[in-house]
Amino acid sequence: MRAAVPAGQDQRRAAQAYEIIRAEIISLAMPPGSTITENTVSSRLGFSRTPVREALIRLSDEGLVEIKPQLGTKISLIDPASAFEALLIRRELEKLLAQRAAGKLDANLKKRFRDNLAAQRAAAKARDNDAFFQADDAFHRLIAVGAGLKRVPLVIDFAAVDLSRIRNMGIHVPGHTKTTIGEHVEIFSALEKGGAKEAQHSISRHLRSVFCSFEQLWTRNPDWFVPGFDWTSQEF
Amino acid sequence: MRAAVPAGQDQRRAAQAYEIIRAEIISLAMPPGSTITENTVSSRLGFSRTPVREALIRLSDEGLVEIKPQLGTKISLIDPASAFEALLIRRELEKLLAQRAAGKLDANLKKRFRDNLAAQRAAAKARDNDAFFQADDAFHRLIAVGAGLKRVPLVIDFAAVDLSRIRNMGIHVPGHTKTTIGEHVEIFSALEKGGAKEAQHSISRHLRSVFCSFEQLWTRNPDWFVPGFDWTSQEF
DNA sequence: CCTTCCATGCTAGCATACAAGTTCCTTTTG
DNA sequence: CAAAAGGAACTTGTATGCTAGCATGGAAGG
Repeated sequence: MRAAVPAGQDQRRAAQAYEIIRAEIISLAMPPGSTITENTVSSRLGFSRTPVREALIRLSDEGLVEIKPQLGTKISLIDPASAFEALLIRRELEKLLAQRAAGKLDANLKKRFRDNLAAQRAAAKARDNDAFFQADDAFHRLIAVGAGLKRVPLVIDFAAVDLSRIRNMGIHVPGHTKTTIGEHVEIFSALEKGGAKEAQHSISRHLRSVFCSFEQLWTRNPDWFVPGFDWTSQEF
Repeated sequence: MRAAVPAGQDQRRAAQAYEIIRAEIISLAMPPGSTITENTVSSRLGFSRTPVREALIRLSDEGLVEIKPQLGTKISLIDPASAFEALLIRRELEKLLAQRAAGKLDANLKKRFRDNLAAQRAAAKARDNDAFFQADDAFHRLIAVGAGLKRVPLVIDFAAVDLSRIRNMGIHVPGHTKTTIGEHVEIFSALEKGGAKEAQHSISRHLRSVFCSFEQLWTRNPDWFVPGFDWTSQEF
C-alpha cells in the first residue's frame, strides 16, 4: 500500500490516477460490483492506458479491484469478514498506540489534537462528510505520532480497506458525527491524563459501535457485500 | 519479435518477476542499498521492461525498493525502527490469534500442526534454512486458521517486511532453530489445551528473543540498515 | 426447439518506441 | 588553467500497437 502523500507532490500520472480511482471507490462513487476497463478509465481521465493500468494493479494489490485477464476489471465487493477482522486488528493496534502514547503528549501535539477536534466539530456542523472523514483519520494518526510509531497507521490502513467503504456508508447516519466526536474527546483526555486503560476502553467502545452499525448498513445495500457472512454469530 | 509464453508457466510474467525479485531481496541475495535498473532486471529475467516495472512498483508499495524517477531504483535499507514496530505489531496480532484459537483446534488442524512441527524438525536437522523459514511462517499461519481469521496473516506479512530480512540474517545463528522449535511446541500445546494466556506468553517470549538478537545482527552489516536508531533505548 | 460451433468484439498482458529528466564527462571559452 | 557550456549516456515515465484469450450472439445442424 502506498503512503498518503500531500496532494500535488507527486505529479506522476500513475499516482494521480491511483489517488482519483481510489477515492472514487472508497467514496462509493464507483459502487462495489461495477465493472470498469482500462480503456474507459484512461479515456475518462485523459491519460493513456499505462498509468491507469499501474494504478489498477496497485488497487488490485489492496483488494479494492479484481483484475481478470482478458475479461475486465471489477470493483471488489465489500467482504464483511474482512471488515470484521479489520475491526479486531484496529482494536488491538490502537490499544497498543494508546498504551504508548498515554501521558507522553508534548505541548505541541496537544495543540494539534485540539485543532483536530475543532476541525471535526466544524466539519460536523457544516455537514461536510468528506472533511469529517479525513479529520477522523487524522485524529487516529495523531495518536500514532504520540506513540512514536510511524508504521502502525500504514498497517491499519492496509487492514482497514474494506472497513473504509462501510464507514463511508455510515457517515450519513444522523448523530454519527456527534457520537464519534464525543468518543474522540474521551480518548484524547484519557491520553492527556495518562490514563492508558481509559483510552483503550474508549477505543474499544468506539469500534464496537462501528460494529453494531454494520448489520443496519448491510441491509441497505446487501448486493454490495460478499454474501454468506452471518452477522449475528459474531461477537465483538 | 514477441517471445511466446513458455508452456507450463501459467503465471503472468509480472507476477513471476515479482516473486523472483522479492525472494532475492528477502534472502539478501540483493543486498540493501544496492542499485538496480528496470533494464538490467528485465534483461536478466528475459522479460521486457513492462512486467518488471509492474513488479518493482509493487515492491515499492511494500517498501522493499525505492524508485527514484529519472535516477534509478535502489534496494531499500532495512529500517530498524520499522522492524521494531513490526515486532510490536506481531506481538499484539499474534496474541489476538492465540486468544481466538486456544482450545478450538479440531482434529484435522491438530494433525496439520504436528506435521508442521515435524517439518520444522526435519528442516533444522537437514540445515535447510530456506525450508525452516517457510515452515516457521506456515506455523504462524496455522494459528490464524485456528483463530478463523484469514486476513490477519496478510497484515502481519505487510507489517513485517523489514523484519523478514533481519530474520534471514539470524537464521544462521547456531541454536536458533532449536530454540524456535521449542517455543513453537510450547505455543501449540498451550493452544491445544485451551491455555490462551500461556500461548500468548510463549509468543511474547519468542518475539523478545528475536528482538534481543537484533543488535548483534546489526553489528554484522551496519551499512545495510538505516542509521540513527538507538537499540539500547528500546524496551520490548 | 435445443445444442453446438465459430466469428467477432471485447478484455488485459506485453513489447517497444519515444519523452523527459539527471549525471557526468567532454569541450569550449574566458 | 579554471570554469562554464554542452552533449552523450544513463535513468524512469508514458504512449501505443500488437497478441492471446474469454464471452457473447448468431448461424448451422440435430
